[in-house]
Amino acid sequence: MSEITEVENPYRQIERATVSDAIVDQLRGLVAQGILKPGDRLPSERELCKRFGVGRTSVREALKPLITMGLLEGRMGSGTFVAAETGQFQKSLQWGLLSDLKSRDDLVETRHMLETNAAYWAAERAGEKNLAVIRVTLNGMEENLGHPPIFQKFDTEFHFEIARAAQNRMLYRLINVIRGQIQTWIGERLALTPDRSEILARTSLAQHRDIFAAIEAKDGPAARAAMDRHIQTATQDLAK
Amino acid sequence: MSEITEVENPYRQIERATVSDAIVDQLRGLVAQGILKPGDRLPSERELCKRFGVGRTSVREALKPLITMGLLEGRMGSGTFVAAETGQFQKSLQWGLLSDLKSRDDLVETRHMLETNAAYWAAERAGEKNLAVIRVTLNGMEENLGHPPIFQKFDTEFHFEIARAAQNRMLYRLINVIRGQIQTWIGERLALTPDRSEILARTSLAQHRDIFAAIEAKDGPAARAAMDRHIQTATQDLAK
DNA sequence: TAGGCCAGCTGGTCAGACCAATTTTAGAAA
DNA sequence: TTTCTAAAATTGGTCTGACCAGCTGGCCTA
Repeated sequence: MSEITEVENPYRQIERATVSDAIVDQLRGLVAQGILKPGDRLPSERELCKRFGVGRTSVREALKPLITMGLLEGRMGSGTFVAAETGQFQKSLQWGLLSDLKSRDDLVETRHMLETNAAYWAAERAGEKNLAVIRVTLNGMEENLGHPPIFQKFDTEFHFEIARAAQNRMLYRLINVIRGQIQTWIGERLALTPDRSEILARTSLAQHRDIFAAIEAKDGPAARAAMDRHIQTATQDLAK
Repeated sequence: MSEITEVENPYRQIERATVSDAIVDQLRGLVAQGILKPGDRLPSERELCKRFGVGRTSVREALKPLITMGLLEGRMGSGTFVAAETGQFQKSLQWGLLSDLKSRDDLVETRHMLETNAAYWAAERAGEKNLAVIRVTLNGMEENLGHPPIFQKFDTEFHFEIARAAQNRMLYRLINVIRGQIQTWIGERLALTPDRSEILARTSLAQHRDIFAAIEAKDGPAARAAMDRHIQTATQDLAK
């Protein structure tokens, strides 16, 4: 009976196997299309049940994966919200990439590759706006040579902004994830040797300036080389 | 009032907020530790309820995200299984990386970066076993110059094996995901111009040989350069 | 022995209830 | 009237028990 329709449209979308998966797709689409924006509150679960015409189990089983992956955020007693843009889908990346974080070397190596390339592309593509932000982070570092936590914050921002300036969203996300993981080690390191932290910071700042100079000069290879030196130094410091 | 306890043990592990999240962690751990191997069947949901001492809702809400991410696989009427190694966690990466696949350029660019570096490291680290597998794929390509689908299969294997030879799991995973996405375009491309496909295949094979020669010679920079040329050619072909 | 059928598993869904965190509201105190 | 507080309503989190729809395996028939 339905064969006729199928002939009319042989590529007819197959029916979703499960109800909850169908809901997942719908919700994901709503977020992707911007109908649901970060921070928005979804209708309550009971309300969604009525709208979708399904049981609460199905609604919850659809929400659960989206929450686990970081697209949504459930707040007990308050509601379910679309997660803030920051870190959106970061979790799912972490799940995939860091599921067995057995190898620090892999992480460090991958980071090196990603960031040197980011520096190269940043030099090729950075806009005046990007450069301005990077300048701010440099100043921030300079003014906080003696305050490791704050220094580190500007340090991180510096690298994020370069990743952003590279204008490659995928690269940006990857760097975010890996840097987030490495960040903790850096913190531990600085805490271990507070006396040497200012020396390390000065070296670090000088290298950051080199990187920025190359990017400002739109010299891709030089930026890559400068970033290469910087990360090698940083990695060696961490390894001790 | 709780300050005192916090002082006593500031690093105290916080309690899992929700029951289902705790179960997710446990199951993830079991898989990560290899206690649950790919293909294994989990106890039935009812059984898990008893073992964990929780309701079926919690068990199901824990399984659901793991299934959505591709770590587990639910077969109605049969049971829940640990997904095959292939594609494990691939889904979660795809969710994170390709959630907005707006930019093919990002994908191509990132692929270029990943694969050139993989070639470099493969040259530095490939074992005799890796080289042997790569040889097989080269032979497979040569024998199937006139059979695009089969040729493409060996082509893909060639690149996967190089990624494997690079001995960096994270890099390997990333290449897998991105290549999977690009694969479809390659197929379309070959289908579009079947007459030229053999010419393209010959060029491709020659470049693959160059890459392999450099890897065999343990010449990292040469391998990177050869891969660079290859991907540039391939990208240009795809772009037409 | 070969084939088919049925009972018993399993995951998928639903409904209703209760808990705990949160928000809202209504009332009491100023 | 304004402000503070406590109760009520709302919301996500969990449990229970029930039913459906595939799958499995063994039993029974031909």
